[in-house]
Amino acid sequence: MEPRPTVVPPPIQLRIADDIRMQIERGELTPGDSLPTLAELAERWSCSVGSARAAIALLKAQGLISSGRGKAPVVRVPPRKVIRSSERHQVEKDLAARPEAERAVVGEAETNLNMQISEQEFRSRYDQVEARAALADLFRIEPTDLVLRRRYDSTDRATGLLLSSSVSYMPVALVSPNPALLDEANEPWPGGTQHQLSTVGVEIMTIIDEVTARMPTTAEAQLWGLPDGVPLILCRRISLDANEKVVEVSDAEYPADRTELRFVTPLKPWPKRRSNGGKTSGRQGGRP
Amino acid sequence: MEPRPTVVPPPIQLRIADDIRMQIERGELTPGDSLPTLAELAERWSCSVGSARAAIALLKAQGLISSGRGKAPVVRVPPRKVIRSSERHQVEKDLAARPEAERAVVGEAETNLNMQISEQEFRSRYDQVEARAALADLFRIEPTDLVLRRRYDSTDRATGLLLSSSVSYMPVALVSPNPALLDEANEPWPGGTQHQLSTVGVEIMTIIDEVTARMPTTAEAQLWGLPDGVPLILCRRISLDANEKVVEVSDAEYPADRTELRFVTPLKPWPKRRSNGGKTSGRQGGRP
DNA sequence: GAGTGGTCTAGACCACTGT
DNA sequence: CAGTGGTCTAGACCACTCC
Repeated sequence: MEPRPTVVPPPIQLRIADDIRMQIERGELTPGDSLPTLAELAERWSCSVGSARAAIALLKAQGLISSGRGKAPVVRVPPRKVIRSSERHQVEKDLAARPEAERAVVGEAETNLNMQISEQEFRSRYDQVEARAALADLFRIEPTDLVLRRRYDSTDRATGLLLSSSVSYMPVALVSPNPALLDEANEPWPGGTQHQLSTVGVEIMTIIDEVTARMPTTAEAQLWGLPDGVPLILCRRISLDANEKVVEVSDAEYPADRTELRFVTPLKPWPKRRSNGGKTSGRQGGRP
Repeated sequence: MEPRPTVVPPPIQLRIADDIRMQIERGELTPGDSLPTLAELAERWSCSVGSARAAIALLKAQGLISSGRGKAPVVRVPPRKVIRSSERHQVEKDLAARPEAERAVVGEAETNLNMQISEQEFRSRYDQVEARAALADLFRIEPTDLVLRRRYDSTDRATGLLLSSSVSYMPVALVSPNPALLDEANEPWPGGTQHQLSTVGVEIMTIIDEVTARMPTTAEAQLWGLPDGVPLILCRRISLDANEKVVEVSDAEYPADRTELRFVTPLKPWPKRRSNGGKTSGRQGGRP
């Protein structure tokens, strides 16, 4: 009944895994190094090969090592991270107000750094679906109202793996004044979504990014070519106009091992009269 | 040599796991439901118990189910997410410019919603350490220069589990004009970091949040009480003054299943003369 | 071909959950 | 107490890598 603090030694798998993890943290094993083979581990710890394998599996699930048939497990080399910055929001807005010639030049391309555009295969698919509860709520429309769904993804021509993937939703009623917006044949649209919306009189004034993460399913891990133990970062972007009305919602996914999202928040200056350039005012309050 | 497209049936573990995952996605199994026992699965798929267990282990690593000794695995119930919004940055800045009486009231407390303050145990530890390469780079100081390291965490008194955890760094040279800032006994400081910095003449004008995610180590999962298959969200916050000088760096971790980070980006309006309220200008460009 | 890890089996023991 | 999943063992077979 009472939570007995019995001193049970942790399972052998954990002890092995922990030992290896500490070797990595201490730098005795560096990225790229090979680990001992399962048989060696089993002998060194006088346990079965199965237990050694379980230890390795744990480290794989934590994203620390990679392994495959025929060769010893390897300390994973963290890939260089691609930075996706929220400053792009303003850049795209500015671009939308420029003349067409300029917009056409600064194409979509740059959204995917680190790789030649010619090595990527882009796809965009448009269709119209019912808003359903969640989206209807955001757009303040009826659940049965139609939204334009635009799915974008690009894959690496060489490997067939996903490089980026996102879905965007806009109420059909909002964009239908310009029928060109409903046709995927017009992709890639020079100037991007913000310019598209400008053609129906919409100016985006605020963008909200909602970020979380989860593990990929087996299928997702395969599509992205994700090693074990790498989470997916989920980012929902909500665009508002001057009246705080939601005009676009977009969901994007990023592999966490090669992605860093960057958000820049400018702060308003303090009111003028408080110059406060002085040295110190000392401790000014605190617990009563 | 040639990549032979042999049609090998996927391993049993994967077929079982996939079947269960699809049942969850179709709604035939809803959060809280119990799964078949290992023995049942083994019989239904005519495989060994070990393979059934491997399937369950995979689903656990994907964060879809929970299991423990003595009872059948259960479809995981996603916890309600705590929203952490970047709008707090401005709120804290405004607060720092208010008189002390006001600052004292609107204490730190609210940073941890969803729980009485009395149920939490706060800890703050200050020390001074060498900047090392990474931080020295950011602060543009020497690697051997000292930085003030402030570690904050709060734990649930009842369960002993971590509720929040962060570390903050500031160059000692920057804050030392006000010695009160070097002493952890002055925590919690009414008005927070932004007010603390104001006492040495620093006004933060820009905050950059860098977000990524990774799987927790075994120890981290235990500290936070994380179930298997839940990533940690990492957020590094860099604060700049009016000269774009880095004045503070802080690293925070959040359990991904309970956390949503929200970033609000206000956009500058288009130049006046372009009213563009009109209907449509049609398709205006595109691929040459 | 020798050695590797991945899959799978069968069975033992233990810790924990329910009734 | 019976039944459950967690740990661990020992061994078979296969796919793959490297020499």
